[in-house]
Amino acid sequence: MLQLNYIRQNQEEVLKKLAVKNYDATQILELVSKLDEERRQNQNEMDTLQSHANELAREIGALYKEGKKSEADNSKDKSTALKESIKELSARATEIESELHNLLVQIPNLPSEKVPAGKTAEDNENIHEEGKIPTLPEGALPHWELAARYDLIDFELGVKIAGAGFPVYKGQGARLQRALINFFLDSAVQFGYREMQVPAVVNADSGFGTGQLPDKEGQMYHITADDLYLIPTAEVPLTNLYRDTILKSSDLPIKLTGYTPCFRREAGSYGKEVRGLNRLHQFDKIEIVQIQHPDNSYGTLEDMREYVAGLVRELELPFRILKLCGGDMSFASALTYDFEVYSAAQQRWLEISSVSNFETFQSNRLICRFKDGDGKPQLVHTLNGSALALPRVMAALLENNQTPAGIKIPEVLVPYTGFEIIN
RNA sequence: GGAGAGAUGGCAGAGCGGUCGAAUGCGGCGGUCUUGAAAACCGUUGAGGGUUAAACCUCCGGGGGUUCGAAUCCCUCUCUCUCCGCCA
Repeated sequence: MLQLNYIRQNQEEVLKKLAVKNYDATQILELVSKLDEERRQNQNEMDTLQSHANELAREIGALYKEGKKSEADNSKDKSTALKESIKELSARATEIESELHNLLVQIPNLPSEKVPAGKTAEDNENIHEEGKIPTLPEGALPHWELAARYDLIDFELGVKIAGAGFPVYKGQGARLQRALINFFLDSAVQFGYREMQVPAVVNADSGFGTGQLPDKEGQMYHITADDLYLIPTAEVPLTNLYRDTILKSSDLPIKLTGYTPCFRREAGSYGKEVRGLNRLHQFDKIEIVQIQHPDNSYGTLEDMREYVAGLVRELELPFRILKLCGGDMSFASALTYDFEVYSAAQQRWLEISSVSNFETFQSNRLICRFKDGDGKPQLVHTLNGSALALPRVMAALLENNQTPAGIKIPEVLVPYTGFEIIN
């Protein structure tokens, strides 16, 4: 959510930047500034009346003490009249606040200046490519067939007990999952992220804080009986740990990591693009989150990008990094890097991580601030990234490492799996 | 699920319906002292709106009500805790 004051003082800039996201804010900004104007005027009137009322009440108190009952009664009538007016103004104030809120919540975050223009994923900027795309043996299989051949993942069993998109990992497949989780967590901790274990459900306030609500309500599983949401990513609980918080600048940066299952309804996804592990309703992910001083957040974003690159490198997977164009960026992000690995049997790039700086967009919703000396509290910057999401890593590992002898496990994972090859 | 208690500033914890944005303690910040630190002592220390700056207004879990006046009284919702029951 953008800050009202900022919008008021930088209308032109806001319009121009939102255009990079292909969002025409002309109309909504007009409405916002009109309401904001009314809000301040209304507030002013109300404050003046309230001030009078307070004064009267004090007088009446004093009169009673002196025993001047009739004078006091006289003032009471005046006070009652004031109260009526205040009530009307206050009702209007509530209306304005909520209209204003509803508008502000619809405006996407401003993209950073580094964001390239563009409309679709085609326009993303490929800023880095690394690793050798393997030449697969004759008759190489896509991961879903490998999963069946080696009995690693059972999609049908998942359908039986839950539904499509809820796979069952078996034996060495399950073990490989656990190896990845532990490897990712250990790495993050080694890089100074504090490991957290958080709930897999969140309340509506948390959903609002990171921007899932009200915008993406339909993407989350909603437990209506208790009004809780299954988390679509650990970003939500991890970042919300700092909702309604005032930090000291010396607390920054805060670096958190956590492993959680993630749940996404993925309404409207079908076809071969989503075969196998490509798109699931439940998957595992290790997330890294940082809460940072505004002056340092872009340096931090680069650190996080480097960190994620290091992970993929250690897994020996060919990958590329995309800087997302305005049109392909999420609602809440100011700058996003996507990581994609090459899945050799499917012959396509699969997104395995997304690293973003949200600047103050989330913190303004979370009301997460920091204080520098005796200055006013100011909003922090929040950042997060996947490090990493498991299913597509798994898909690429299986496909790229298939040999006639079996599937080779990357060296870095062997201490975690306890085996070097799946056969 | 049943019964009871509670929700106040970063934390702990007071608060006869007016002088309460709120005692006190801890913590934080600044200072004195010290070679430095600790201790001790002194001072200071919530947030939002509003204003050039003030004035002023709002906020004691959320919402509503009583009253000239509510942190204090009433209603309601939510949440937390304790005990019992069930249970990984």
